[in-house]
Amino acid sequence: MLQVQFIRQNPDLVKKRLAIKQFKEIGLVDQVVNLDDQRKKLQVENDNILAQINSNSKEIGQLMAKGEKDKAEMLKKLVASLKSSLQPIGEQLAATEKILQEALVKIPNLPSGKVPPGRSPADNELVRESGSKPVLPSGALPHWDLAAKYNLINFDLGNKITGSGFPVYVNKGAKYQRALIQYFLDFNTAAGYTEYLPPFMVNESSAFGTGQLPDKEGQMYFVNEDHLYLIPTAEVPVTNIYRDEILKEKDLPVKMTAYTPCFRREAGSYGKDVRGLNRVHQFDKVELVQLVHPDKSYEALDGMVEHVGKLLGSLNLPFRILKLCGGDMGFTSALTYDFEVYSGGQDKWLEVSSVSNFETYQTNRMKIRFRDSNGKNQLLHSLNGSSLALPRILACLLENYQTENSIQIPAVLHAYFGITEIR
RNA sequence: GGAGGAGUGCCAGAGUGGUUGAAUGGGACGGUCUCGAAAACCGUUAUACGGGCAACUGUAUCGAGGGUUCGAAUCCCUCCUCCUCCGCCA
Repeated sequence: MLQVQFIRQNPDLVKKRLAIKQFKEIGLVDQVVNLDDQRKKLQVENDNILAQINSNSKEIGQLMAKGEKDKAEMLKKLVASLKSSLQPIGEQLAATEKILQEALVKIPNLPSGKVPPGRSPADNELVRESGSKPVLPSGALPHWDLAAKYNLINFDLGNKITGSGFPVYVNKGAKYQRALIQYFLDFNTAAGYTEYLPPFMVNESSAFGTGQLPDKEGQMYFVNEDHLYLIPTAEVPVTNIYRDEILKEKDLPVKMTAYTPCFRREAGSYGKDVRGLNRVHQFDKVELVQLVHPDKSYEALDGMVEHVGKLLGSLNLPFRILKLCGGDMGFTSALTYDFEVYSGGQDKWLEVSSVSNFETYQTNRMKIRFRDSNGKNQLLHSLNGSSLALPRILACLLENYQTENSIQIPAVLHAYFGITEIR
C-alpha cells in the first residue's frame, strides 16, 4: 500500500498517477488525508489522557508505599474518571484507524513515470521482439493435439481426478516438466539467485503482504479448516521470507528464486483462450524475487528483463516484450513488462512471464526495510518476475519444435531431458 | 489427536503486580590506547505512531489478540509457535 505520508505530501501527483492506471475511486485520496487528520487529532487526545493515567498510577504506587492510603484512594477515583473519559476516544481512534486502513488498501500502486497511458492490452507498448517465428510443416498441430498424439498430457484424466484445468502430465510430458524446472532453476542460481523451496500454502498475513488480500480472495483456493491459502505464485511465500525484517545495506540486493506449483481459481475466465494449457488452475512456475535499494530498483528491473530474455533466447523461442499500459497493469505494480512467446500451432502470442517493480507498495505492507548509511530505516523496493511459467512454455516448445513425426528438444535441455526428440 | 513444559531486546538470560523499555553476560558499532592489531577501559546499540522550529517529549509494544487492576513482562481467557512423552502416520 501507499505510504500515508507520501499521499499527504503529494495528493495531486497521486491523483494524476492513479488516473493513468484508470483508477476510478480517486476520492479515496482525499478521504485518506482527512481520515489521517482525524486520526492524529484523536491520538493526541488519547495519548494525553493515557499519560495522565500513567503518571497518576505511578503516584498511587508511591503513596501506597508510604502508607498514605487516603490520598491514594482519591487518586484512584481520579484515574477511574480519566479512564471513563478515555473510553469513547479510544474507540473513535480505533474506528478511525480501521477505516483509514480500509481506504488505504483500496488504492493501487502508482504507475511509474515510464508507464504509457492506455486502457486495454491493445495499448501496451511493444518494447522489443526477438527471434523469428518458426517455419512449421503443413498441418502443424496445436499443443493439445500434439499432447494426445505423443501421449504427453492427458486432460480427460485431470477432469476425472479433479476437474477441468488440472492436466495430468504423462511419461515424457511429465519428464519434460521436470527438465524445464531443473533447467530454469539452474539458470537462475547461476545468475546469483538463491534457491528456495517454500510452502505451497500461506497464511493471511502473507497473502496480505504481497497484495492478494483483501479483495482477491476469489482468485485463491482456500483451506477453510486451517485458514490457509494455496499460493497463486511463489511470489507470495518467497517475498514474505523477509516480512518484518530490517536488512543491512551490505546484504543488498536479495535475489531469490523458487519453483512452486501455482493454484488459481481463474474465476470468470471463459472462452477459447482456456484451451489446452493456455489457462489452467494448477501449473508449475519458477519465480524470481528481488529486494533492492530504492535507488537501484529500475536498474534491477532491467536486469531481470534481460535475464528472462536470455532464458527464452536459450530455448530459441520467438518472443516479444511489452510494457504494460496503465489500464492493463496489476494493482500492486509500478511498472510491468510482459513476455509473450509466439505459439506456432495456435498462431498467437502467449504470456509466459510478467516482470514487475512494486517499489515500496509490497514492502510497506510487509515492513521490509534496510538501515541506510545515516542509520535510518527505509523501505526496500520489491520486484518479481516469472522465469518461467511452465504450461505455456511447454505449449510453445511442443508446437514450435514439431516436425512431421517428432518433437525436437532444444539443445540446452538435452542434458536435463536425456533425449533429443520425442517420437 | 491426548498429556505436560515453554515463548523476554541481535543472541544468551534475569525478572511472578508498582519509576522495568526491561538487570547481567555476549555480540556488533564508535572512541581511548597502539606503527597496526589484540587485550583492557569508556560509550552507543529496538520499532511504530504522535507533539514541538528545536532542545526535547508523549503513547504503544516482553509470541498474537482480548480481559482483570489505579497500575501487567508478571494474574485470567483464546489463538499461534516451539520442546518432551503418548497415539497416528509418509
